[in-house]
Amino acid sequence: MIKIVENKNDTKVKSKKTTKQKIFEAAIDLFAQKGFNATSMREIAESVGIKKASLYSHYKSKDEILEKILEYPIERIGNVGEQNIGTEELIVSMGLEKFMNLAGDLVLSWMEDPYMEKIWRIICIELYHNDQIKKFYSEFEVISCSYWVSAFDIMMKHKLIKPSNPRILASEYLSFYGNAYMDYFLLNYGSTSGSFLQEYKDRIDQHVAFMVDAIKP
Amino acid sequence: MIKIVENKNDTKVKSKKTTKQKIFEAAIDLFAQKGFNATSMREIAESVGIKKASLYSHYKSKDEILEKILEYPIERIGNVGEQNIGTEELIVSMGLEKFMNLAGDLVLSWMEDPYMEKIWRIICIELYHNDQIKKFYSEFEVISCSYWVSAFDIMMKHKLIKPSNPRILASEYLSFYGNAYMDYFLLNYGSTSGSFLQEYKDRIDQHVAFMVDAIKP
DNA sequence: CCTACCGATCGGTAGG
DNA sequence: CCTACCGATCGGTAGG
Repeated sequence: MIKIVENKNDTKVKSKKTTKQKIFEAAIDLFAQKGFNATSMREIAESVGIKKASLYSHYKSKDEILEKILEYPIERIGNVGEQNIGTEELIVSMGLEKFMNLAGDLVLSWMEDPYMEKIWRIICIELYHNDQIKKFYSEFEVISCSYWVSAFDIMMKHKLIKPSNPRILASEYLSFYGNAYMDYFLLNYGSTSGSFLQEYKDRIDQHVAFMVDAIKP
Repeated sequence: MIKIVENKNDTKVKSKKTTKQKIFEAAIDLFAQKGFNATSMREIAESVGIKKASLYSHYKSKDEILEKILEYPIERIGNVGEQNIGTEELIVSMGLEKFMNLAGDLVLSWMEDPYMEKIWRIICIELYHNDQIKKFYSEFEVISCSYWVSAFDIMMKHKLIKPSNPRILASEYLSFYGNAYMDYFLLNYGSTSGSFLQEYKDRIDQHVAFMVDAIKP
């Protein structure tokens, strides 16, 4: 079942943050601005207002900070694969167009959390070099792809779309998002005051409309 | 007019390479393997068989080496914009399907040059951080996009495709390539013995077939 | 949470 | 094309 998960531990409304939380947030900000390798432990410490050596009382290493950052989206997004249960009923009850739009909105909702946009930026930036990040992204891609292959399969079974290859449809559907992410996070990030949501809402709607038109019976 | 440019100065068949050429090639290899920042001048020198200080007799700095590497695809690909002349005649004479396939093959032909695949890898890897590379890629994207917007515009004028928004069609058409490049060069590069061509030939054909089916009248 | 330090490595230069 | 060096910076640690 697709649902938008609420952020339970809303640490940001608390006025008193622990030093560990401050380090976590400073690291997200700096990694998103400059990348993981280009950010030094000194800079993180300065941003928090302590000395570099003190960081090691809270995190074993620079890599451990990244590790903890990457755990956030895993908890936040949850296992998309598990959401398969209920998809068939959802598709049948909503119909092609409504379902496609809902799914597009789900992708966007992941970005409403201010941490998530920064973490996606970190992922895009360091995708090439950091094995932790590579593994995370690869798994995310596999899960997304298999979800959509089965979704298109269901649609085909119920004759909501033309007969075709679900794998190709999933590739066509998801390529747009992959490309849009890379475009935004690698080329445009920081150059606009807006967010991914604001910048790409129209284009996502156009993409969904194009796909619906291309695959409807 | 779209045409496949031959590699004129085929430096690789020469048995005697200058040290400058050896440095150039060693740098391409290392940057493609590890990235620009992660490759040291020491490593380049070792790979050539000289000492680090000697590199500076041939190149002013590490940045200058990258600069020269990025000049290669500019000469190799040429200005795609200039090739606009003749596109209309080509489209009308070939028809939708043939033209779309030819264009897909052109993209692939850029990869047949062994330097080009490595240079694309360098571009993908360092896109986030290096302003030289960012500028190169952004310009490439703008040129590609405007070429395809005008191509779809021409097709529409001649009623070879359904009435729709050429800009959206260009985005849908090109997203696949952008995503495929990132996928191959960031996630799969080095893990297979094959090349981009070998790995993606089938998927490109499927993409072109999907697009043709989606936009034909 | 600090001061003070470690070895390693970086791009680049002086001078021959 | 070399040896020998430069200052800067890195992640991390000892010891309090």
